[in-house]
Amino acid sequence: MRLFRERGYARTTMRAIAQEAGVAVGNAYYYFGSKEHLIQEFYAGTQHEHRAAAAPTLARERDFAARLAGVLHAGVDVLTPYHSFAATFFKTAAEPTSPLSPFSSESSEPREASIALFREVLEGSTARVDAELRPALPELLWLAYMGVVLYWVHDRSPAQVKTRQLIDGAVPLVDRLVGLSRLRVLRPVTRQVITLIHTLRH
Amino acid sequence: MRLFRERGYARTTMRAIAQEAGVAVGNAYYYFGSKEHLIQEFYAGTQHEHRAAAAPTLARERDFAARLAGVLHAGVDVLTPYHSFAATFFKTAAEPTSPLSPFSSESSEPREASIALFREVLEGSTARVDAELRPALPELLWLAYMGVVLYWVHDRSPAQVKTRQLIDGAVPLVDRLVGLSRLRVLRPVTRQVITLIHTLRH
DNA sequence: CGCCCTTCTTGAACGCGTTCAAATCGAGGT
DNA sequence: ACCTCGATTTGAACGCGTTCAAGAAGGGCG
Repeated sequence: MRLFRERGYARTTMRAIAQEAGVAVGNAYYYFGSKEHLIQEFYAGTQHEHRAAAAPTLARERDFAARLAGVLHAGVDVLTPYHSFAATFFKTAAEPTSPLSPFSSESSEPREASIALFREVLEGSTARVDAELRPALPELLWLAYMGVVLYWVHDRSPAQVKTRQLIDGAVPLVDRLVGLSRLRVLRPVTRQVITLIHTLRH
Repeated sequence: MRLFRERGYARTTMRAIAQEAGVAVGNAYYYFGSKEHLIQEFYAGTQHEHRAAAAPTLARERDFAARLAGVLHAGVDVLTPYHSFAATFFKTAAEPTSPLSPFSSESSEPREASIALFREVLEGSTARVDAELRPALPELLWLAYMGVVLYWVHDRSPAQVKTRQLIDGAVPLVDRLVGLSRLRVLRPVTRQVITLIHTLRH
């Protein structure tokens, strides 16, 4: 039954999944509460793969921008084989009540894991960040990643090359903004961003 | 049949809609290509309402922040009666191939209309904006609005008061960023943002 | 008037995700 | 060997969005 999951991903219906596994439809539901749980497993899998795929870059690079780019590109690398799958996945995740929604309480563990990855980007880097912003930055980076994924899902260019370009364009911008966050002129902005993050949280 | 649409909104199934209107299910499909088209009509309706609800503020205020806050709050005002409906709507809109997706080519007209509203926020205001950023700013403001709507959909606080707080927190931040955009130190940032917007577009 | 065409209406049926009562299987105990 | 219990399996059925062949009604033309 372990193989049940891997084989199912290429299919889109529970009936096809059940048929592929040589069982009845009801049996598929016995092992997985729903199709959504199947997708959830898939999601958790890609999270782990993302961390693994990002590890070489994180071990090698100290520069914040390089680390961030590495992690973002790794994320897209991991997701790419499933692009044809993405629309379905995204639609499911978009349900505000879905445990798959990036913003749901059920997703807090995967979300925290993802945010932790971005925390690692930051902590292993030489970036100098405003002291107040620093704890909030991983979450902001995660939100940026969510934006990238959103774009990726909609990206119809060959091999989602546009998403790659977006990353390559966004990383230097984020890098620069992070660098500027300690600037005296921008301290009120930094403060406001932090306040906003707190609003978002509670 | 004109009333068909209004009555249908409170229901969630085509069967209930058809029953409510005293016709057969197939007949509902005769008049509307799909449930999605029904939702599309609803969406177009809220767009018009948004513009109307924002008009007093736009007529009265010259201050950029006040105008922006007025438009954002008006948007939430218009959507509020439908919050119980929002999850369904949002899930439909999240389908990348859906004509309802804010990012789809089919939605270009409603999107342009919405962006035009934010352009009006800008043009009727006293804000001084970087000359290069100015043409791109309405779209950025629209994206911010999309973020607010995203938050609103997920907001379970009473009367979505959290979303109101988010707006009240975000507006001064946007205002300040817009004001800073002409700063010499930030010109590279401004340039990068504009480049990024172009990446997003093509 | 009859025929043809267009428009509108119907309801059974399709595939989807899901449910659940009934049946089967296997292990342990007497 | 039989019984009990828990685990596993089954497939019909449910509601959902949607489709579509067939039927009904109305209008125009010969």
